Amino acid sequence: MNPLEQTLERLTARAVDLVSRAELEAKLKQARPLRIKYGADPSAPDIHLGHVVGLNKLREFQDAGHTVVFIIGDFTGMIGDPSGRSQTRKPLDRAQVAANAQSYQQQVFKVLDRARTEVRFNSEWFAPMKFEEVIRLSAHVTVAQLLARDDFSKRYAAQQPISLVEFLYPLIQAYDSVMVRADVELGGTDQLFNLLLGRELQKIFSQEPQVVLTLPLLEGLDGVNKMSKSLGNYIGVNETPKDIFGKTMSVSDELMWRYFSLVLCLPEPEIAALRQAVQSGARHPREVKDELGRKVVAKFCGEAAGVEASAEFARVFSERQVPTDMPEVAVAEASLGIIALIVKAKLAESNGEAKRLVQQGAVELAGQKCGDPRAQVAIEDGAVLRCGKRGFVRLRRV
RNA sequence: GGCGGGGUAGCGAAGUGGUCAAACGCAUCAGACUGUAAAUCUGACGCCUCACGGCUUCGAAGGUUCGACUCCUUCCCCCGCCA
Repeated sequence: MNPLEQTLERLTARAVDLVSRAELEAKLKQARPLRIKYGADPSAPDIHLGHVVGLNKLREFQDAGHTVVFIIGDFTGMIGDPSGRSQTRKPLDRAQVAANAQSYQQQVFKVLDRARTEVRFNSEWFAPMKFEEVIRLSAHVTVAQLLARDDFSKRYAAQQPISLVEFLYPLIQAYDSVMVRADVELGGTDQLFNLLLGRELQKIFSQEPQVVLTLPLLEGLDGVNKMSKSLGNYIGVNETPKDIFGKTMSVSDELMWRYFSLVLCLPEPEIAALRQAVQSGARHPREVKDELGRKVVAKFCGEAAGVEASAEFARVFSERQVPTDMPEVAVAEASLGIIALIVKAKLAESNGEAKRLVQQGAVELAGQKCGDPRAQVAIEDGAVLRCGKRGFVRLRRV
């Protein structure tokens, strides 16, 4: 393989759709930094591993010398966007958008190379746009074209609502491509239609159409749905090492290979080898997943944090010992009902819930199991109250 | 403007006068087991109460009734179709 082929190979790894390989090759041959576009929605400022799938790919482009154009959709964010899930995203005000954009960048640069990233806000071109121009722009797209998009046609057929804003949205995104003169645009497979529309619009504006590359959608912690904030099945890059590790360990054995591939970018042959090792019994799945967890933590928080999170996890869950760090709760009383104590420690939201935990045998105080909801317990300074697998609190007499 | 459908617990969704704090599924939580916050199994899952029991919930407000999520009135909101 010559160097160009190698690059092409690397840049298209893990891709689902590629339109088109020949065009990408031609662009790479131009031997200039290509402009790789990536759009972000500032209404949900938590970057999670689902986003990382795309960010990883962007980083690979950067490492090959190309420029990432990171577009923050502040303009659209302020309008609000009814998403495909028929949930309406709330419009944000200026200050929120600015704060979210800031937070976005802080997180994104855990993966991207800042020096090769151009950050743009789409209000730059949309805010001054006249309505007349909007109409002109929309004249380039037909309803039939839009209905070709899978989720639109399904919803239309099912007599589900589709707002006009949603129809406009692909157009808005496509126009971004025109404005930044994108050479390549990346997105999840669910973005294919929008990305392709970018090509159409660029042609209308006499630009060379962008290459479109889609990546798989990473399944979230439930193992079924794609990782998303609204479903709460995500691992955020800004979470603590402890949580990143713990959540990674809760990924099912079956799914963990996807994480090796899409989050860690481990090459396919290596994944196959790991899989084989597990299948043959040479390696234990728990141990392999532990390695995954360490590496995921290391990617966002550093090597040492990964090792530590792993050790802490083993201590708490395998050996059933108390964690090294836990929140402290100040208690003035010399003794309290166990229920009241649990609620005070915020380990349960209501007395009923606390009682249930006690009755289910989930509660331990200073290593002593406590199964009687009526028990009065003495408060000793430094004693550890445990509720279930994950709830720990250290008591402080004051 | 006309016609129709709908608003029930975190979500989805039953329920059409009492046996409804409300089926079922998902999510969540706990226990057992383990290899782990995998898988599987069991249980819990409005609030107060050790408990008996009580209290507040089914878009909102009124009304009918011994009794309403269920019937009536008005209002608010959402959706589709036809104009």
